[in-house]
This record gives sequence, C-alpha cells and structure tokens, in this order.
Amino acid sequence: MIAEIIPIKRLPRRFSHFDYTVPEEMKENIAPGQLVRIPLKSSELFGLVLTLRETRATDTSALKEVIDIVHAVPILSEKYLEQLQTLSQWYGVSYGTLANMMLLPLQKRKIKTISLTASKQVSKSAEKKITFHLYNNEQEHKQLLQEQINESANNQILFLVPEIQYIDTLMSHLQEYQGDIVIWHSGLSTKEQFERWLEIRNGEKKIIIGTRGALLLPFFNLEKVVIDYEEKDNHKHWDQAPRFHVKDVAELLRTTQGVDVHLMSFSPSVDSYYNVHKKNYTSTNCQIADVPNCQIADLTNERRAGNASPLSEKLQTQLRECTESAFLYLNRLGLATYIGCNGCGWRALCPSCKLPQTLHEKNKQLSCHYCKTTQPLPTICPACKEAIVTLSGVGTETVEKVLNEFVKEHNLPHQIVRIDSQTNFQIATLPNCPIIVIGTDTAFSYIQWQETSLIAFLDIDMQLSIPEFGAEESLWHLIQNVQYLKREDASFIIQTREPKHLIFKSLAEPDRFYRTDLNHRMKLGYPPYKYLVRYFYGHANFLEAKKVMETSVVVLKKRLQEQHKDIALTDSFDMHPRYYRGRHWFAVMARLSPESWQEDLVWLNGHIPETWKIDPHPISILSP
DNA sequence: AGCACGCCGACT
DNA sequence: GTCGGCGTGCTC
Repeated sequence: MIAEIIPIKRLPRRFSHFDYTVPEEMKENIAPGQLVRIPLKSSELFGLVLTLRETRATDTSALKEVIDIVHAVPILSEKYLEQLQTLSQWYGVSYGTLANMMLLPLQKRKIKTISLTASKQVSKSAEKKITFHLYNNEQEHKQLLQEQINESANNQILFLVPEIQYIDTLMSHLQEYQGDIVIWHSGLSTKEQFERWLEIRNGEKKIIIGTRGALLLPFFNLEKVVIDYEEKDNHKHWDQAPRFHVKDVAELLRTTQGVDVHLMSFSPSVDSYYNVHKKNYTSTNCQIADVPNCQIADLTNERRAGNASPLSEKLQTQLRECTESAFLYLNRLGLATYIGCNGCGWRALCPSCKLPQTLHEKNKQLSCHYCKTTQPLPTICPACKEAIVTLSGVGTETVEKVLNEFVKEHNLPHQIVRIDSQTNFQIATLPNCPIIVIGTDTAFSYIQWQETSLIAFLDIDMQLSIPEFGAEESLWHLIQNVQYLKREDASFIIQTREPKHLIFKSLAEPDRFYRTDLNHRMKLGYPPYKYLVRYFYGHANFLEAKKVMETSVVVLKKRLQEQHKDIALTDSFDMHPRYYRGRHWFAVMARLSPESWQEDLVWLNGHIPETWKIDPHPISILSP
C-alpha cells in the first residue's frame, strides 16, 4: 500500500506530496487527514495523509516508509484537505506550505499528549449571500458585533481584523463574552499558538478574534466569518506566498462549506459599495456618512501670495486659537527630505530603483530607502544645468522645526510630539499640557481624540498623484477615518494644491465619490469590473530579468490568443521599487472576469513559468 | 523553500 | 586549525 503524504513544511510549488510505503501492520489504521511521521531527506518530520492506494506495477522506485501514525483521529477533516488543494492551485504554493500554516504550532514533544476530538459531519446550511453592515460610531459597532454572536447558533464565529491593534477594540466591545473568546495573531509565542490552536481545532472556544492568518486554521464547526474594517488593505497577505486576500478565502468557505460571511465598516470599500448596489450583497444599511465640517485650505493661492510655510494661513489662525491638543498628519517620514529642481521639475531618483532619493542632513548625501546606495548632493540641476537644486517637500522633521518657532513666536502652551515609525514613541511619556502631534499613519492609534480639537492634513497631494487604481480610495478612507474618530466639534483642515479634486468635492456627497471612482474603474478595467492577477519575477541581473520576463509574456500572450481570448494580459512593466532584495523586478497583470476568476486563475497558474510569483487580487500594481 | 554540504578566505 | 560566508543541489 502506498500513501500520498504532504510533508508539513514550506516546500516549492512543484513538491505537492510524496509517496511512501505503508508498513503491513499500519494498513488497517491509516486514513486520510491523519498526522503521521515521515522521513524526508536526512530528517524526520510530520506529514499529512492525503490519499491511499494499492501498490501498482509502476511504483518501482525505492520509496521510504511511514514511521508511525501520531493520532488515530484525523487532524484535518475531509473538507480541509479539499480546501488545501484549492488554495494550492489559486496561490501556486505546495500543499506543505498551506498545511504548515494550518498546523503550525505542532510541537514534537507535546503533540502526543493532546487528544483530538473527531469533528462531526455538520450538515451544510443553505448558502447565503454575503451581508454588508455599516456603522457610524462605536456604539453601533459594538451593537453589530454583539448581534453577530447572538444571531448565530452555538457554533464557532471568527472575527477578522486587518491589524493586531484592532483586536483590543473588538475585545472591549465583547467583554461580556470574554470567557468564550480566543485571540489569534502572528505575534503569539509557540506555546500560546499550541494551546490556542487546540482550543480552536477541538471547538473548546466559540469566538475567535484574529488577523488574516486565523482564516486558515482548521476550525471545529465554523458557522460565520465577520470581516471587520473590510476596506483595509491589510486583509491581504501580501508579504509572502500564499498571497491571499481574506475576502477570497472567505468566499471559498462560503461556497464550499456554507459559512456565513459578513463584511463591516464605517467606510465601505468601493468594491462593497458596488456589490451592495448590484444586490450581490445583502445590506442592512449603506447610508455613508458625509464629512460636513471639513475645511479645504488651498495651497496654490497661498503659494502665489507668498506663503512658503508648510502651514497654511487657515491652519496658522486655528493653531493660534487652539487651547487643546492638535494633530498634524503627514504621509512621509521626517528624517529625510525629497530633492528636486525648482526650475525644470527634475527629481533626484535612485539610478537602480527609480525611486525618489532622500537627503540625509547629517552627511549631505542623497540616498535610496531601498538599496541604501548613496551619492553626493548635486549643486546644479543635472537636467537643465542652470537652476540650483533645492529642497522640495516637507517631512515631519522640517515641520517640527517650523512649529517650534511658531509656538515660541505666538507664546502657545503646546508641546510638540513627533510620532512616526522612526521615533520611539511611548504613550506614557506624553506631557500634561496640550500637545501638537506631528505624525504619519503610525500616529493614528496613539491620538487622544477626546482631547484633540484640531486635525490637519499637511500634504496629501502626493497621495493623489500615485499611479495606482486604489490611491484615491485610500485617501477617501483616511478622511473618513478622521471623521469617525474625531470629536464632533473638532476642526478638520485639509491642505491641498488641488482643491477641486473629486474627493474634496464629494465630502458632502459620498455617493458622488463612489460612483465617479467606479466609472473610472469600469473604463480602465479595474476591480470590481475585473479580477486582477499580478505575476512578477526578479533576477540579480537587470537585463536578464527584463529579457526573461518579456519573452515569457510574449509566449503567454500567444497562448491566450489561441486558447483563452477572454483573459487580457498587460505588457511587462517594471515594479516600484525596481530593485529590491538584491533583484530587479518585472511584473505583468492579467484581467479576469469576476464571474469566472477562480477557474481562470487556476488555468493561468498552470501556464506560467515556475519562477513567477503569483499575486491574485493585488493591493498594489507597482509595489511588492 | 529550506537545509545540508562543501569550498575558500580570514581569524584565534 | 577552525569558524563562517554563501553558491549548489536535492527533497518520495
């Protein structure tokens, strides 16, 4: 007898499973889904029995033997073995990689001491549509979360959040259920993983709150998945393969296992807006709150009038009158400033990555964030040879300097606090007086919103010029996020050189933003009208990377023309950064029909070079 | 992918 | 003599 076994280990995609012979005395007891021990190369590791078959004449090669069966009860049920196969095809990873994510906490010494509860065959309930819920404040949020628990039967319910810090918010809303909750995220120790994994696998805990990795765990009887903050990009596992989006995996669970899927947000994604209006989703309420009191400060006029400060007149006036705390948001870091020519618009770009270089004040050198190479700061513009290269753009460090002077000049009581990923900020060190926080995204979770009466975006124009289909949506959610968190009477100022931009015109009329953005996406073939799949490839040698990618794309296009005319493929393009982790990266993107993406994706994955990385439902077109 | 193996250069 | 850097090859 031969057992096809998945080694529980990250392996390349071509090694899905291996054949092992089953010793005579094991034949009666071995079954699919069981955890076994197997030899692989020179080591011994855990494996998962996939299928069993009688020895055939073709099985001539010398196979190794299964060592032993760890538990008589299968560790994964039939439906999870099927899920393993689907996900392997979608994301181009070996079964072992996925099995490793489902069973990661296995510890050699402890594993034999645990007992597994055999899962009953739960009758699959009738497949329901996805439901969308909108909430406008924390009370509504809390109420919706509790309803989700109260409305489900006594089976497991999983709440997914985009980042670890949101777990606390959910916990505070679900205090009454504390004893029945288990938390899952990537920061757990091996010991914590082991204990919690068992509680989830054996159905000892009914409520699971976790980040995206929790979705791949083997649940005992999962009835419902709630994806909270559904618009956030961190619901996508972009880091490393399998690059899955929780919405896609939840959809698989819905259609194959009858799991009830709910999406929630205070700022619905453009995708959800579309699906609610198309009645693909059921919705209780999708009346999006407007942003009535947001003030736009037109920087173009101010620059013309001679104000070169990063603080507009409007902001300066309100800062002078501000007696409480203020939050000034900037979406770039402070230690570095971008360099360019004021005369011709030339910008200092890294020669290999093609990313804007930054000036390090200390040594007056231009350097690149990614490849760390440095160059001297030019004194004349390399493009027009005339204008002197000057600093352009502001970072948190620059703003801090300007503010220090401002505070001194107007005798304000505020202390200035910088919060970004480079400052080691501790919430305990906050002074007792009113403060002005200068910060990036990192600052959002530290702001004391009840004590903050003025919020300003200093420079979000860069966000509007990013060539990504989701750039405008991201800014929209950022504005909504402030509106959601800020005290009702707090001022909110956005400084921009493009006051007539769609987003600002739509603040009092959210539907206008969604409809216009959707219209753009339809014309350009972006989600929700197309399902995108990005493939990318990197090589240490630039020309080699370019050549390999281009020739492969030509071959693939020809094949599509012959066999799959409905799948459109872009030309290959360089990524951003172009040079990253010691390689030069090129990408290509396919546009699939949203109705057939699952089959089309599997077909495409089967026709690409093995060296290509597979990225379905990409969050970014250009970046890794 | 990840790990063992082996080759070579730099140190106690 | 031995530590360790990373190029190469292999996994039923």
